[in-house]
Parts: sequence; structure tokens; C-alpha cells
Amino acid sequence: MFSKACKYAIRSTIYIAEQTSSGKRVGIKEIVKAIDSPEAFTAKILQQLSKAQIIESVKGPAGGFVINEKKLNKLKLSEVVEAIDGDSIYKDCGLGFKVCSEKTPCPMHHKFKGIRNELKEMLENTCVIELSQSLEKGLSFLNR
Amino acid sequence: MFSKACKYAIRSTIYIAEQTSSGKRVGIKEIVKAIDSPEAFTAKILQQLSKAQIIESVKGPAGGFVINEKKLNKLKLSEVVEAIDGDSIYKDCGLGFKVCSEKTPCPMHHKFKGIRNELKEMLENTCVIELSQSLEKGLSFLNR
DNA sequence: TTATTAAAAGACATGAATGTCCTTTATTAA
DNA sequence: TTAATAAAGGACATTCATGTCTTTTAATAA
Ligand code: FES
Ligand code: FES
Repeated sequence: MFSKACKYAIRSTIYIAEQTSSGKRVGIKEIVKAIDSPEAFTAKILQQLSKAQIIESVKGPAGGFVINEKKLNKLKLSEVVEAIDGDSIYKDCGLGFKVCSEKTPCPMHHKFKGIRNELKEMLENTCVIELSQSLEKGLSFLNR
Repeated sequence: MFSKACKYAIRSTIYIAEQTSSGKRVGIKEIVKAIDSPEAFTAKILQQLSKAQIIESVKGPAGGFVINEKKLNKLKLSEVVEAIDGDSIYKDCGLGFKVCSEKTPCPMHHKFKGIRNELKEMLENTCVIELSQSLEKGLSFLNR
């Protein structure tokens, strides 16, 4: 469904969101411990998220990652997914043809597009902050 | 969503189904021309489908692939997907944790499981023959 | 039986995603 | 200003999916 890079990106973002909400800035070592992911690889992904302006990074002592408060209040899962995996998940033909077309549909098209669209809408309607809150309340988990 | 191998598997199966319905046995060269896929790689995939008893193969002159009529009348997309990609698409955690668990859900779990389940049901409720018929009627396409 | 045909099988090649390591850059605190 | 810290960046390594090539096996027809 999502690439591993994208999964790590989502996990990281949710964790940073949770920590940002409680006023903390978090370093890469803490993040990978919290979300159980490979450190160097995760660092690369955070670079991408930073370039995409989804998270902010601060170098030096007491540095780390945060999410701008304004951003956090409206950040959707779709933004994280698009930053890492692009929009192929929304647009690609389910059977792998170059383009998904309504005019020359593949045999699975009509069965597939509804599900693809629901996934899109789920991502677009899900706020990162709402997921971080369920985490904070102990209703969901990032490491087990 | 699906691996390339799985996409080729589905395309092949639908094409073989169409040709079987019109009483024809088809060889690998014809198949890859019809579905636009790499020949040797597709041949490997057809071997897997054959082992999974989804299609039947006949060696020698006038050999090729067919789908048993009895099989064809009840063959679901889910069987093809499971033969190639396994059941991970139904079961895997959307954020990549070892298991998807209702008791210790990841933050995306409740948003994700519905979509994952709809995909499962779509595959389980879609007959290969119905897709091959839309193909035969010119309502969908395997090559463009 | 023999020659021909087409799939099966195994070994190998390529490419993309994943993952690691080391150096550089920017920030902070002494 | 210097030392320490932590992220950024680049090069490299590994793994897995994808794809190719060649030989073997099985079926058919002459
Ligand atoms: S054409 Fe294949 S999903 Fe739309
Ligand atoms: S635990 Fe992640 S999807 Fe169920």
C-alpha cells in the first residue's frame, strides 16, 4: 500500500506531532526509538519532510524536529503521503497500465476506482493531530 | 497496491479467460502481446498460477494455457491475488508494524481497516469471467 | 520412433527500494 | 572563539522485486 519510507514518515510525523503538542522538540535518536525504525534511513526521510515543509528541523545542541503550530492544526495525512510516495496511489491504474483512463478503462477500473478514491478521501480527511491525540490518550500505539 | 507480478497475473488470467470462453487455447507469446508484458517474466508467473491450479497448461504443439470451465465459472480475483501476492494486502498493518491488532492498534488502524476490508471484499466478489466479458464486449481494454 | 513444438525449470542479470556510514554544515553554550 | 552537538548531505552496501537467458521436459504429429 505505502512504501516503507512512507510508513516511517507517517509514524515519525505522528510522534513529532505528539511531542510538539506537549512542547517538546525531539531528536532523531528519540524518534527512532519511539517508532522502532532504522535511524539513518529515517533521518533521510525526515530531511524530505523538512524540505516539504511538513516538519521543521533545528541543528545544534538542543536541536531536533518540531511541527509548526499553525501547520499542525491543519496537517493532513495526505500531505505526508504525497511528500514521500507522490500521488501515484491516487492516480495509478490498478492493473499497471501507463494511465488510468475512464475512456479506455482496464477490466478492473470500475471496481477499483471507488476504493482508490476512498483511500484518497481518508487520507485527505484525517488530521495528523487527531492521530497524535489518540496516541497521547493511550488509545493507539507506535511501538510494540 | 499490487506487485507488478500480480498485475501481470490478473491481466493474463482475464485474457486467458476471454480466450477460453471462445474455445481458444493461447500460448505465452500471444498472451504477452495481448496484455503488453515481458515474456519470460510473465511465463514465470503463469507457472505459479498453474501450480495454484488457477490456470492449466499444456505442453507441445498446439499447447498453451486455458482455464478449466468449472473453475472459470467461479474464479474470483482474490484467488489470483492470493496466489501471487499472498494475503498481506488483507492483513498487514497500514503503518508497517509486525501485526495489525485490534487491541494495540496503530494510530491509523481505525481509519485504515475499513478500506483494507473493502478491497478484500471487492476482490472476493469480483469474478474473472465477468471482467473477461466486459473485455469481449469492448467495454474495457488490456492493451493501449 | 523421431522431429517439432511449447511450457517448465534453473541460473543469472538488472534496477529500485531500503538501509548504512562518514563527512559537512549550522547552531548553541562555554 | 572554540568545543560540542545534531541535522544535512553524499557515497556506498544490501536486499528484494523484476526481468532475461538457456536447458530440460512433456506433448503432438509426421
Ligand atoms: S484504467 Fe485501470 S484502474 Fe483505471
Ligand atoms: S494496527 Fe496498523 S492497521 Fe491495524
